[in-house]
Amino acid sequence: MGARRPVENLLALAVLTVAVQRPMHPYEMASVLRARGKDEDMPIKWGSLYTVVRNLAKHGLLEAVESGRQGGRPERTVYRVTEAGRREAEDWTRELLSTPRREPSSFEAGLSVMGGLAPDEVTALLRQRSQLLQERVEAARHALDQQRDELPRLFLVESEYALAMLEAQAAWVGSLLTELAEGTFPDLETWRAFHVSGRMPPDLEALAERGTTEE
Amino acid sequence: MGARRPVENLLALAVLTVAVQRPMHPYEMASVLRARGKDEDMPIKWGSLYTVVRNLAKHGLLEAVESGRQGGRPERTVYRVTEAGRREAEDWTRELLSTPRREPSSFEAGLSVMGGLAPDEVTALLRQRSQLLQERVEAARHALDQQRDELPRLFLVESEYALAMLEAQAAWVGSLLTELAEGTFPDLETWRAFHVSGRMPPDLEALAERGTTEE
DNA sequence: CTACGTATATTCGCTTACGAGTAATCGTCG
DNA sequence: CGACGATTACTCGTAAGCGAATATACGTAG
Repeated sequence: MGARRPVENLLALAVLTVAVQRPMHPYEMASVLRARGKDEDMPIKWGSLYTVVRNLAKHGLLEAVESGRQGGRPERTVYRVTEAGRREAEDWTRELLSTPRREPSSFEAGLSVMGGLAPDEVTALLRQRSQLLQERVEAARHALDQQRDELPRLFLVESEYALAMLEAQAAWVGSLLTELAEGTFPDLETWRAFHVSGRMPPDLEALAERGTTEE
Repeated sequence: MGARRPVENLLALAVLTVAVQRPMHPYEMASVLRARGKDEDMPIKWGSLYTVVRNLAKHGLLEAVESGRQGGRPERTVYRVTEAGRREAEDWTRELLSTPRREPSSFEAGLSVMGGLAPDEVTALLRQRSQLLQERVEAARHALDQQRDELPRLFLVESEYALAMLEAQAAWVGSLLTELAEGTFPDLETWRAFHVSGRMPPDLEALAERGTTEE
């Protein structure tokens, strides 16, 4: 019962917000989402879609209004959003906007274990990342400019945000790279030695063992 | 068969990297991780830990070396990392560092559905977020400064990155907030009207319906 | 010395996630 | 007009995620 929301998956929020416009069957929801480009950030997983819709219905946030076959197509169930569903969507939106959540990225995970590789290799890898990031920034800027004259600003903020974060990341990687390339990053020698020998210097050994009482 | 890694969960990488230092039993891995503060970014889920370790063993990345009880404690299994496991950890690290992955945040999801709330409320919510972000930035800076004289830089990069991203986000939210407060954000009136009436103006209606062919 | 809180160490089983499979219809190109 | 690929629409089974329960030992305050 740790579920703060009856249905946790963010796909559920997307589903609710499209269903607010008019009743739909699941596949149609997916189509609308896809048409609005929401699937670029979050590709639609078919398995999850139906699970999520069923769970929303189970919790009374959606209700089935019509379940019939039309022209012999496979049976479809059309869902309408309930009052509770509308409230849930609004409340969820409020929470998402107002409260920052710590969401660890896989890059952070990478950084936290980069000590396992040699510093020169890390430098090379980060250079590659830096390259790819710059390309992405370019592409994102371009895409945004295209959309600016098709869509109102309101529908572009999330792309603008994504771009800003991409730029920030590119800048950060760039600056770390500079330190590594110029050799101003501290303890480079220790790091290199550690990686060659596979053993940490004694003072760091203690840190690595911290929190262990056994043996 | 969509699994690019035998065990997808990032916890598996953490497990491999601690097990490289010396053989351990699962609970001990968790303790070491906790002692190193890795659990702040990623709180350890007990259920997942044992699932992940078992899967790593199943795929030959870890192997059980000893399974006995000591002093009557519940039975423990000690795992050693295999050569394949070592390779997997290195290769995974390489990938994480070199290749940016699009990882949509929940804030992005919030932004993409903020049209469902009134602009004034959104402003208030973002103000709250901005406040909280600033506090977090402060706290993170402080924590980093503390750690700087205890830990070598190598073990702090991921915190530095997290801080940089936090700052970037704070800056972005701040600038959006300015636009909203000063009324320079476009279509504020349309947005407000839409929310009061619950109906989009006809030109946007078309967009919202795009991608639908039915009825 | 005993009762109780805390640390150790793991298992169990419910829920979710999601890929792959299925099956019908529609459009279209020859 | 018929074959075939794309689109529509969904189901099912496997695997993963994870909370909560379990069970023992240890420390310590009364």
